[in-house]
Amino acid sequence: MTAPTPVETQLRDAGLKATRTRIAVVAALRDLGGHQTADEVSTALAANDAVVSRATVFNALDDLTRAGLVMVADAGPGATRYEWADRWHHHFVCTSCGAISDVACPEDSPRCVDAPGVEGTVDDVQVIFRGTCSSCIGPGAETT
Amino acid sequence: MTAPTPVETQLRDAGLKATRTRIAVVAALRDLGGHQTADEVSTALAANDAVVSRATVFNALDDLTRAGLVMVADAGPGATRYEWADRWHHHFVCTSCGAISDVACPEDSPRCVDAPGVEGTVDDVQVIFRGTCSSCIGPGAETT
DNA sequence: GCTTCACTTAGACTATGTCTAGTTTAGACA
DNA sequence: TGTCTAAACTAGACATAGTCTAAGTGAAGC
Repeated sequence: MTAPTPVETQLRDAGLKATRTRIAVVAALRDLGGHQTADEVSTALAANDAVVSRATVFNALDDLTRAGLVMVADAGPGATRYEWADRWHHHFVCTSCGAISDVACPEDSPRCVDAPGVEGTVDDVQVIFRGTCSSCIGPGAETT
Repeated sequence: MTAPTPVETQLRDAGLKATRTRIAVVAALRDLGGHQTADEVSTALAANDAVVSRATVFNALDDLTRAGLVMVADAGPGATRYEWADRWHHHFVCTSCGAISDVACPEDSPRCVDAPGVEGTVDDVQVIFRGTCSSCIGPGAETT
């Protein structure tokens, strides 16, 4: 018997079972890095001999998000993108090429921006910066 | 011949034709208020005897967004929500009931939050506050 | 070892958004 | 005012994302 990994501990702390699938999903997101769709996660799992059904991937990502192990990277319409919740940060979306990059959160905290006049409790704040990334501005920029 | 409305002027300024459909879409969003899906806009147009195809609604909303007449209210997965771009603001999403409400932007500007370390140009910043709204906190709260 | 219940599965289903080719129309210009 | 052209609109097929359901599986508590 080996000691539980931090992922297993965090899952149990969130009242969830530390199943093979969930651990594999976290590992896949950590290994892949960046911002992956549910479909990309599913493909990565399959490549690691851990074939899981679509519904299970969605369920697992949803559970892991609530457990704080996975972050949703909102980038507008299209497939929802997930990433390993290493540290709290925001996102920059290039409106030209669609690339998503991380933007460091100065306070590394889900409550980094003040919410004036919100009637309710704020759990976290996601900031999305939209614009044109340096590679699209530079010479040979895509003009889609 | 009547003088062009502000909507018509803004469309032409953006290099777009001021068609009946586009004007009707803006009017529908303004009249409905709040955050509407493409489907809801389509239904509202149909109710006003302005039946348009789904593709046209998506095209029109896309064009109007680029013209600055319509704002996209990102609220995570699900249908994209649009609203009349009255003034720049952010959004509060209740994770319990899914309601979206506007949060005044202190600076009323698309560049209200600093983007530290972004490699590129930032055109606008959208802040999404997530939490529980007052009606879900209070007695008789929904527990969906 | 037994029991319970959360988790997983397959796949049908719904919702959302895109694409294409032909038709219509707004707006420029003579 | 009439004509022309490119942009906009249409219908509907298609693609993709996400949800739902019912039955099977297995982890964890007793």
